[in-house]
Amino acid sequence: MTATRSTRQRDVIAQVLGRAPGPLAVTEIFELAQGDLPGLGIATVYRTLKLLTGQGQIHPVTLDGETLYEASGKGHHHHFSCNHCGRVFTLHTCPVTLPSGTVYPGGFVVEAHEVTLYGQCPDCAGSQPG
Amino acid sequence: MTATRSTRQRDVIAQVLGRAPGPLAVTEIFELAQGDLPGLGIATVYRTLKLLTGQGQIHPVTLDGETLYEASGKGHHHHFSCNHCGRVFTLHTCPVTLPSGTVYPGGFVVEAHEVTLYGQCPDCAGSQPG
DNA sequence: TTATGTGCAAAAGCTTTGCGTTCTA
DNA sequence: TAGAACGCAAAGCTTTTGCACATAA
Repeated sequence: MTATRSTRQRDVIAQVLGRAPGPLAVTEIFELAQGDLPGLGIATVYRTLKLLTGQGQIHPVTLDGETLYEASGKGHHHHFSCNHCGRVFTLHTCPVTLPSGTVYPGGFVVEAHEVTLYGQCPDCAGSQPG
Repeated sequence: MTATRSTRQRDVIAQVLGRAPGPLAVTEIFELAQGDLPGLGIATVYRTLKLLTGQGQIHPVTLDGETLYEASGKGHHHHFSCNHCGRVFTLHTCPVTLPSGTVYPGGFVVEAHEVTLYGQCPDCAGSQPG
């Protein structure tokens, strides 16, 4: 079978995602991880992201055409993308109630949902009102 | 200034998007448009999609890591992605009520929202129940 | 006519893969 | 010490750009 080893690279990448306030782009993960582990290669980042995704430890989120990654196991949540600074935040409240099995008009059986809100994050809303 | 001409290529691409039941991938647009206009080049498709997007006639939707395009002006709507056949449909009902200006816990000012539902489309729900 | 738009092919980005070396277990 | 994982560089894709020719106005 396939043995999966624990390496410094994997730990660092998992930690970077674990302490992020929201999903991160591959480039961001790469740069942050290099801060903890100079010499890290981008190929390792891609390989590790794929591995961790396969293991369910993290998962991809596509926003505005970019693929971001975030740690799993943070419960049901959604995202807020700031139209001003571009940062993406994790929201722990959910604006919809759609139990699995809900049947939508037209006969669409809902199993899951994804919501993204766009607007001004607290920082941007405070500094440039109006 | 910049004059924008009407060409057969642009008409065909706009028509393809206009009659689609949901957003399409660049490759799909390319193939469908070639059916109407053999010889069409992929570069023209990309250029036209960018042009139409800039004009607001169409807009990109990113789903499952892929960038799809759909015609604008179809009113407020969302998408349903079938977990079985992979097709994406347009839904004309909205499961959330978030007037622009709604302030979310944490101080996030909501200006817009995007919802994607995942599950079984009518065709797939009917043919393989359980 | 003229300069916008097109197709082709080269270039540019991003992601994956091959391979010799390093390091976990 | 065996083979999983790494870093580097080459290869693959998708998207963009350069250019000469075609075409809308």
